[in-house]
Amino acid sequence: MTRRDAITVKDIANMAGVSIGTVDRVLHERGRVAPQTAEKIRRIIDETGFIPNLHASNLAQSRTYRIGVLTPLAEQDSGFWQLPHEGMKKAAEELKPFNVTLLFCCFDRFSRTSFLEAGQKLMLQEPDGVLIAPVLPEAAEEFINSLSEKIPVCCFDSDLPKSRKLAFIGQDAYASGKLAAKLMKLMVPDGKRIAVIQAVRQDYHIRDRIAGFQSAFSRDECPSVYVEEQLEDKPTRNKFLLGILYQDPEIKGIFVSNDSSHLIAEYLRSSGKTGISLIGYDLIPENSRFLGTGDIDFILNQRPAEQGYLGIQTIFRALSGQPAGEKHIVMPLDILTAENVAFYPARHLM
Amino acid sequence: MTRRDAITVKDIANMAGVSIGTVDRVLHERGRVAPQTAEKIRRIIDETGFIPNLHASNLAQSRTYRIGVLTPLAEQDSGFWQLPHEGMKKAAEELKPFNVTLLFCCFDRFSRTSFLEAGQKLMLQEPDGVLIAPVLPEAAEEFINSLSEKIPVCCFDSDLPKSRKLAFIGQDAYASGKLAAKLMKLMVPDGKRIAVIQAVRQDYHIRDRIAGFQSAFSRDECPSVYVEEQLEDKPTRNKFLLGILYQDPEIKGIFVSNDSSHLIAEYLRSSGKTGISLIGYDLIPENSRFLGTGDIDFILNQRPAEQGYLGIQTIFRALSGQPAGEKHIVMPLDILTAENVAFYPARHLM
DNA sequence: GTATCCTGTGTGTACGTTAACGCAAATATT
DNA sequence: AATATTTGCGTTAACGTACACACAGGATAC
Repeated sequence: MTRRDAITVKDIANMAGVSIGTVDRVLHERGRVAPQTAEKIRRIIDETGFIPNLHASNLAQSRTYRIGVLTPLAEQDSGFWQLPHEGMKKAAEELKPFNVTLLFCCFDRFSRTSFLEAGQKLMLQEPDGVLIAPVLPEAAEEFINSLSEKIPVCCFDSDLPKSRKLAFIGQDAYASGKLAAKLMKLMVPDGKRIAVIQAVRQDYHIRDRIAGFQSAFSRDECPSVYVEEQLEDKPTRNKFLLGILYQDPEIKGIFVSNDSSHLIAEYLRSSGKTGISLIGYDLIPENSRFLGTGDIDFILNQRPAEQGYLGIQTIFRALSGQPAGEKHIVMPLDILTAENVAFYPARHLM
Repeated sequence: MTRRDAITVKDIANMAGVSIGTVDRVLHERGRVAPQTAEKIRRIIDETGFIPNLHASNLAQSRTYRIGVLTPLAEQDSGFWQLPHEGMKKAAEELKPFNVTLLFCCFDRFSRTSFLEAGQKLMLQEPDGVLIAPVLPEAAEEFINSLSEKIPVCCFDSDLPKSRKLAFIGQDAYASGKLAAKLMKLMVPDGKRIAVIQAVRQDYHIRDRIAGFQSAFSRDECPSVYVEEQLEDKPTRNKFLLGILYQDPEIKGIFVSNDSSHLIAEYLRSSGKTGISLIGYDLIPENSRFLGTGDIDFILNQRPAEQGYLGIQTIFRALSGQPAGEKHIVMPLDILTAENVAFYPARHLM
């Protein structure tokens, strides 16, 4: 509770035999300082380990930070995108003293036009940084390239390896598939069959999940992949699943490579099929429910709320001149099941 | 990047027709304000939703926060206590602009005297708040009671239900036991036997874990509990485990109710026993290693680093006058296995 | 040779809050 | 009744940084 006595610009100025104005100009690289003077000041700053007082700086500047967010519409993917949004809002809440404002711009994840429109709309609001879920890789890449170099960009959920960016925040999709395979093998007796369901075609990390899953099996027992992009449509879904299970009655495990496992669970339950183990992704409310009832055995979670939270924090750090962290922030692969799902509330960010 | 125009004490003062000094006195309940005036100011603050500028406040005060930390010695429990320490340091790092200093005081977890000594030593340094791991419940309770009411206290790891405290940060031990049972049942064939190992006698949450584990079994298949407090000692350990496995060769699963599973894994490996599934607690380096080699099947993690992090944050929030959060901060029950352990670095706090 | 521009530097005010201090008026003490 | 204390309120100097402005001296232009 006592006073502290940290070093200040004034101290630096005294040591260098100049005024605080000159030190300030060096600190902010605003020019108008003689090269030798600047060098001397920089040396002293280095030696003393001087760090400008955050509060004084903020008080004097009272600048605002506008961070743009580009994600699919909140209601798409069974409401999945609400989860990262929650995390972003929490970050914004914590950063309130720093005047951080979020500019949410959502797009239809199946429409390139919609994405580009959202991007344009966002840029009209002049964001200082952008956080983006590049589910439409090419369009997102194009968008990032069109941005000024000064605007920091962060990707989350899926990566954009070739684009300029501060960091990618997400899970290791391949490893998550391997993990799913391990759990599946625990549940499905030897000799029985396993099916993989792919509900999205283009997404890279969906493919990685499937590749990881299959990598855990030998060639002759490798599970088949069934693709159906219209799972949301009930008649289509029923026909699709009936077809799979009729064709191969030995299937005792289903791996769903995205958030749609609740749709499969609902089918299995309503059609009275039992004894089929089910593993899926993403703790959206519907999946959470079916975990509780035991219709889904495991859900792998990629901490979407945390991804959103970290995305905002990372961009803020860059904007406020703090040193950049890692280029790839890897999310743990959380295993969710009936017995622990209650302890993973969406808002649990820490 | 524009200026903002938040409401200030000056605005409040103008609206109330008083000076900023009076408003400040009301804000800090420093007295010397006429009751009606104070009431009026409070009303206006409420109506306008005024929040004092954090930075200005901090700049003017530049106070320091000293937070005391009481935990067992870092090297005890196979180095477990280093993990919460890491989290605390990370929190301190983030709170550096607020002049937060940590005062670590460690004690021997088996010695009441040692604990009381550590407590006294801590109090000599006049901490503003205390974070404590009450592994010695009675002594800890006594210590907390001896503290001034003004000093906020937080418990983590295990709880102290009867003591005054800001919050308890920890997992639901009973639920974690149930979860372990579910995983164990997946691995151990029906009809085979399971053993429970208890390495610590006094700790409440160890008992809860065991109770939770047993609750998942019917009376006649309920696993037996074997107690041995000297597991660290190799000859004792070997004799103990040999005894168990000799006496009951049908044991195909072992549930270790604390961080000692690596000791069991080492025995099983060195004695050539295979086909015995192993579940334990806490991601200390040794356990992490045996997870990787497949000698331990699952580790349940209680996010110790995060507990430390949240403990410091919680106390800081109280000290800096921010509203208190929940009384019980529940940690998720993370399931760790060979396939995902790499993504749970100790420092992964978010 | 004067007018204009640039360079390098110092000065001063603002940011919003805190808390010490000052000073009347009201109240208590003797 | 005189003196001491308390109450209620205003004033003001920090806290450390940012940045606009002032200003002297040198370079450049005409």
